[in-house]
Amino acid sequence: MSPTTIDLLTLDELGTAFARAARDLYGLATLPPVAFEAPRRPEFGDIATNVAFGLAKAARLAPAVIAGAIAERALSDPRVRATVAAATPTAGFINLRLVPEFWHQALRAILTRGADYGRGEPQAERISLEFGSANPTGPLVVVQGRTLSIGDTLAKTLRLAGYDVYTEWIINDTGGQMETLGRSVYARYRQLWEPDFPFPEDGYPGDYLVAIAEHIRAVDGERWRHVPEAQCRADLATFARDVNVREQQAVAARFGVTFDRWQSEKSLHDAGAIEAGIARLAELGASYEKDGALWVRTTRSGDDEDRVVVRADGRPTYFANDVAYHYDKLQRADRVIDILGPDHHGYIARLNALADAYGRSGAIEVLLAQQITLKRGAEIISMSKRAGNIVTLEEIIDEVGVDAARFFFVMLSIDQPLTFDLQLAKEQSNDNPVFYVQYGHARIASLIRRVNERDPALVDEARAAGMLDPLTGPTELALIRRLAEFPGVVAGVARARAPHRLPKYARDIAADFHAFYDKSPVLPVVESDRGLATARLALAFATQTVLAHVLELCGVSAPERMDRTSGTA
RNA sequence: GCGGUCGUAGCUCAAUUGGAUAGAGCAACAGGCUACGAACUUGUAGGUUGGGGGUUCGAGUCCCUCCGACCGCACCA
Repeated sequence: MSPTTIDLLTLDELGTAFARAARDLYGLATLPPVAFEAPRRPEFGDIATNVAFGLAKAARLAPAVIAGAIAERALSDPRVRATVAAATPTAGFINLRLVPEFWHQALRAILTRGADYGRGEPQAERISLEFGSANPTGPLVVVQGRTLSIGDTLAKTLRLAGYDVYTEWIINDTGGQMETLGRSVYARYRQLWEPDFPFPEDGYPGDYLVAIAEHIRAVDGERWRHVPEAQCRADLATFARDVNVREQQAVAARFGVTFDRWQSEKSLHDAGAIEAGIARLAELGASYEKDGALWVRTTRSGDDEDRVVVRADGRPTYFANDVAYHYDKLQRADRVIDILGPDHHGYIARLNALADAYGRSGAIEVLLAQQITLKRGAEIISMSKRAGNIVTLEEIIDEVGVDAARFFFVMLSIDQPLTFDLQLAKEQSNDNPVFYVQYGHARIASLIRRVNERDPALVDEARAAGMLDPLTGPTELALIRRLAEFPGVVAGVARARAPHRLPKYARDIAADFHAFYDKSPVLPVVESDRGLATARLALAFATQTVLAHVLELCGVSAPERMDRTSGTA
């Protein structure tokens, strides 16, 4: 073992060294935060920090001057000099080129920690994350595909980052829409015998309710046929709700998403949660009576107008559900995150108002997923539940596959409206980024298989990460650098609630691996340079570990082989 | 009308939250396999970040104002 590896600093220690230098130079009371990021251009160096910019105003000096001074002072430490091959302050940034041994040490850490690599320190914060939620009146549609993908990936990444995350889905099974559902099902049921039986104006169109009506006929026969609607509507609605929820759960599961809790609003009602939440608001002086109704002072938190929670006749409004559910969640979690669809942005103010009222300002965080436009080639598919021409999530899965759909949905930033071209996703399946990434993983698996056939001992040696010094090529070091970003990527995704960075990161890993694969052969050098072959295979192992982990976070499979003929959707 | 979100390469999207010469993929063009899977790789081209003002060392990002797209604006859910 080379003695130089012992003297090297870790990335954290390096950051601390630069922070100390800044503190001492400018008489700061505390250490300034020093974060390293990849420089804009690779020729600038391996890592860079912009710490000088943050100090410029207070020090009344140009960032470039500060950067130069900090770099010089930090380099007076012999351990920093041992780790840093070159420091070049430019335009206020401090660019650092690190010695190859630093990267070998980073690679060794990946191989040692395996699937645990990238895990953050346990955080004290408990997070309730609600997403995907849909009305139990029909099948899941494309927007749920988006929120399910984003929510599941965010949940997994938050857990990896060290948070205690609890995922929830709310079933909207109270109020007028259940009544509408009941009337719609009743009409469909009657139409099985009387095709001219009138369908309600505001009923839910779509063939799925016909299927449910047929289902009821299969179970109950003509039992409801001569029962007045008013007497059986609620039963029919409940039956339809259960069928819909079961199907929603099945599709979500097929999509790779499960929840810690499926919360029925009706059961919240039955358990007295509405009364509890409302009573607490009253205690806190956040509500008042006017015209016989009970209002919540949401305008105090920026809402356009105060909101009614209980009508004059005593029936709770829909907002009462939000009150009950969020009061419940706030008691179970430090932070409540809701991922909502695009038509819910009016709720943000009133949800903030609830957090304020309960003395937990800022504890409710709303992530709004923007709209999705579906296209099939040049044709825009207008999806209107009213018109009944919906494209279900299940149809999208059937058409492009779970992996492609999830990768695509996670890939896009949540607050960007987007266009999803089904035709393109299907036709270009071979050029789809997800296949590119999966191919990278399969290629590594194949490489390991081939080396194992030739020389099983070498595979064991690579896995044990003995001598990594032979890794000196630019593409090799670039790949290690990329893999070493993983803990930072995880922390960043968790902090910024930005899961869309993961697919891009996966693509970057795959691209760096493919370049490495082209440049750094393993099998052909097994006899001529066994040490080099071993070190390269070790790098392939580490790549596989990180790549598989990123794909797992995205809900995408990491295949050992890919079959060209069946690889297309 | 009021409020909100958003306009980035031909197309689909990034830009780590105010930092370096705005980056990727697809599409286009030109190269690379008798070494491990060519579903790969190397390169070229493509931009007044919707328009115009402002704030400061520095703006795609912040403020104002137009233009355009979408979403909300119930004692519906």
